[in-house]
Amino acid sequence: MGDFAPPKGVPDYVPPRSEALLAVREAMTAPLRLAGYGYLELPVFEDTSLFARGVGETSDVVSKEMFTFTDRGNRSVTLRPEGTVGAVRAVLEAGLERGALPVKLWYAGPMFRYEQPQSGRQRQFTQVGAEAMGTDDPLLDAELIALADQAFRSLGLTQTVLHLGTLGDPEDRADYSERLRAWLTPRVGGLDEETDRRIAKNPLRVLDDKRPEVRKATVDAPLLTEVLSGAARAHHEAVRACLSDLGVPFLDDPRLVRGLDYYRRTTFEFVHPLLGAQSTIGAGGRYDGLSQAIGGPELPGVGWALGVDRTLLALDAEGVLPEPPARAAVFFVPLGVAAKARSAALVAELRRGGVAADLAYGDRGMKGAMKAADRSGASYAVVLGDRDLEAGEAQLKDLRSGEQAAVPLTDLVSTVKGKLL
RNA sequence: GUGGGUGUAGCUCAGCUGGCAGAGCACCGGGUUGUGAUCCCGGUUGUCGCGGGUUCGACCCCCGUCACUCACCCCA
Repeated sequence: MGDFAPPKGVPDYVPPRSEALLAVREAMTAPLRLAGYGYLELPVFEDTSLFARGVGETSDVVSKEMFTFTDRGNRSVTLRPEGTVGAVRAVLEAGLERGALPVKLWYAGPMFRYEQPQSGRQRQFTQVGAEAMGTDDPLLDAELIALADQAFRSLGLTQTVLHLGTLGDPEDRADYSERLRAWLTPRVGGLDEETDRRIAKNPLRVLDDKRPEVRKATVDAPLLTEVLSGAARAHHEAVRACLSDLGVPFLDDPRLVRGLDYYRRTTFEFVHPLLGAQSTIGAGGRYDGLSQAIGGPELPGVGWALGVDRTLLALDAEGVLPEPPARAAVFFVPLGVAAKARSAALVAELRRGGVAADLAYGDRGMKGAMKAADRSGASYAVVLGDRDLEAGEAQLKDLRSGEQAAVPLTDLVSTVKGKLL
């Protein structure tokens, strides 16, 4: 073992789990397509400076978690650690912000962060993302949240909790940071180097510390909502009202902090209580300043990313993993060389007609071939031996009831189709 | 980056005080010369993570190392 293992923190998904992963992706993207979101295919790596400027130099993601390397042309490139920055860049590149607004887009694919792997955290992981740009209408914030909520519900998850918060406008945040810094310094200052650095650079992050002693020391910390400007407050209240109108339950979380620097105003997180340390299965927020941060025009936006791998873990935890799909609807059991050739032809014809069909390979005996039929999940088996070929018929067996009847070979395809379609 | 735990068959794991390498599942075949999912019988799969040490003898004890895993941190 080890000789053929993938790199650290990079998972393989093989059947049947890979089928469940695909089902999760499908469930996440289906609501988006119904809501008019267009598909975005993005590069998996970009110029390093794009992420540095977009995500923020002070964020942990940029400062210590990026897969960065130099290409043969001596350019510094980075495997994308998230999708929003690339999505905004692509929109600006194509000039979509000059067209019909809002621009609503979705994407899906692997993201990369150089972290220590643990449950729910891998170096390569898959996200489905959605972004809406070009308006700061709070209804759009609510719509996106509702679409994520719908995705999780459609998968059968019932225990997911939506946390909703706001980071205010930049002035609110600066104002609040100042206050919080003053409040934190006498209480948790000097605890350790990392905490001191955070108090200095981004005091909001201290509120996210999970260590019990820090938790305890900060329960009474002042809240950002206390200093919210009129406009930001109105936006937040509008989002809350829209969510209620849409029937999406949420939990007000005034301490909700985001790790990426571009967030402002609305922030939210879908948390699953059964997951352990990495329990956020989806998160997002508004990023009205991001476009300008990467050199673009003013362009408000809101979006989210859902963790496909983590959602799969949540399905495990709630015991609602989808059944793997049957690999075939009809399974052929050929006995003899001539019967095998004929079976292969019939299988091909059925497949052309949209029927999932397969057959027993490798000259297996009757018993083994029937076993393979059973395991394929097929509803019907077709037994075809040289004896049947001479009679011009095949034995069609209903694998659930066990009933079996002879069907003329000329009618076999239409008979099978009639039973299945 | 820091700390704890675990490495034995394809998978899940047992292996006593240091004394022949095991079970269940899975897979293949047979019982039924042409019928699965149940049952019975048989069979295949091992560098006990790797390297060294102690010992008459090491899966077991010691040292090192690698991998995996959980947690901190961070985040989807």
